Amino acid sequence: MENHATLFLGSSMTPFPFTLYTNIENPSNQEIRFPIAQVREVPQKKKFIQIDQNEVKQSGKKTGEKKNRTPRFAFQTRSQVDILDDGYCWRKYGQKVVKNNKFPSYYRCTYEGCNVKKQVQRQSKDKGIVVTTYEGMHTHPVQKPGDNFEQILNQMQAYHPN
DNA sequence: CGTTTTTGACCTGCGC
DNA sequence: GCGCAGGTCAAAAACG
Repeated sequence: MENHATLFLGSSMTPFPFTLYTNIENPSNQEIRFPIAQVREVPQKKKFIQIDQNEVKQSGKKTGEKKNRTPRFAFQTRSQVDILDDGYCWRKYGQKVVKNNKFPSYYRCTYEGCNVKKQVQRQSKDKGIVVTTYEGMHTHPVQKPGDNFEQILNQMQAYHPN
């Protein structure tokens, strides 16, 4: 597992092997707004997908400007549980039914001041594929031991300070 | 009793 | 300008 963080960090600097889009099942409809910048496959069975929203539309009209710049990290896990337990406590705050996709669940970190959001999407095409999208970064220690996932998140912060 | 999960409604943004 | 979709927030209910 430690290799995951190392691989991810190392691969982040190197040119990505290939490019993919999150909405694989949507060829000619509502396309995703943020393309995946880098995709890295781990020898294990997990895929680390880094998303960079450099394709944001120029709206220039919004109450807040957070949506314009929020680090996102998508995890595509195969043959795993829907909810990836990274050691943090997540509270579900919403679930919306989407036509193209299935039922995206929205989670938020329960830690005060830590407004990290997590979005879990289930691929209807591949039931074993779960796409977890992290938004924001944790600024507090994990609440559950026995997981070095913190390391990965930490690396992410280091890579994406803002 | 407290916390978390669930469902619904409302609001914002984008597209047509 | 209107409509559609997505996202977020809020309130209530269920479970621990």
